[in-house]
Amino acid sequence: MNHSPTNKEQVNDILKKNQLSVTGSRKTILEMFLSSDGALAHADIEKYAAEKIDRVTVYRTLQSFMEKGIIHTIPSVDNSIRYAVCKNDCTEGHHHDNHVHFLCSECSKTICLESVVIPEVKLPRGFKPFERQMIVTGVCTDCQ
Amino acid sequence: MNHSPTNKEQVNDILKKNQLSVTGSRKTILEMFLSSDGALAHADIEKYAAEKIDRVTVYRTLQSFMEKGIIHTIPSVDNSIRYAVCKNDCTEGHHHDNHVHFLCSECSKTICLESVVIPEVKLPRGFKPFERQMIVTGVCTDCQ
DNA sequence: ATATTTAATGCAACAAAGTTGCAAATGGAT
DNA sequence: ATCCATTTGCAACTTTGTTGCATTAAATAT
Repeated sequence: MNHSPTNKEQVNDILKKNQLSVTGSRKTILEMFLSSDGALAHADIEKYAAEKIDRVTVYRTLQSFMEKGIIHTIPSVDNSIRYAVCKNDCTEGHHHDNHVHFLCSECSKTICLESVVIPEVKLPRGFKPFERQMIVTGVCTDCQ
Repeated sequence: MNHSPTNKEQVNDILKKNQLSVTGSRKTILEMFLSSDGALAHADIEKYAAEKIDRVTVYRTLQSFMEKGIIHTIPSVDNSIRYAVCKNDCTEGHHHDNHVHFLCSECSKTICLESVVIPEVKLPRGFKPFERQMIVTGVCTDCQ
């Protein structure tokens, strides 16, 4: 987690660009996402911002970030939703997230591999694809 | 949901093969999986078997089926774990699940596309892949 | 700068999902 | 039929997520 000055500037831009009022909690949470090297679960945010941001606010902030397309969810095999910032052109509503997600089994970080595009697959007759998600589990760069 | 006589026979075999005692709840739940055309969430099982099987028993049954490799989890974007029977050679512990999962946005069923193998992807330097998961969202055969 | 309006926050109370310990019931073996 | 091991159901609990409402803070207009 690295709080560079650039992030603080970005935070304001992103919020305003999405017509969200710039509040303390939103800044804190968005900064977390920008400075994090992996995806974040609700619990991560609560823990980090302990005694600062109410549980309910975290839920509502994540929800509005989702609606605006600032963050996206990453599928998981366990029961925890993880979120990451959208680095592509995610407009409100329609959201493209065509990159592979990597889940490290050592540090259990989830990393967006922006450069790795999910390959297309040929489906059996009658199945009309709309969106595809891919998670690769393994060992990440830091954990080798 | 279609309870063919074949399923009832299979249920016994599968349980015994995995050294699990053949109990009422296990039979009911395993039958559900065999006769279901899609994956099942914990809630589905509870609802279907309402007033028959205790919540806790459902949790524990799913857990032991997982450990034995009888069922596997399917990644999801929302917060619900879904399970499906392993039709491949899933041995205890190590579990291979190399097929694509299809999630219908109409009926929200999750279907194992056993015939569609998840393609390999080339990862950036330093990432060692171990397992991959793929979910395709769209419209299924029944919902066209 | 200050007042006004609008939206976001925190609190409380609740609902849902998942976990744990333990006594009673059931299955498998003798 | 009897015994032992396992499984089940119940109760109590923790964790996670939701909703309504009064308070507070941010954005806009004055």
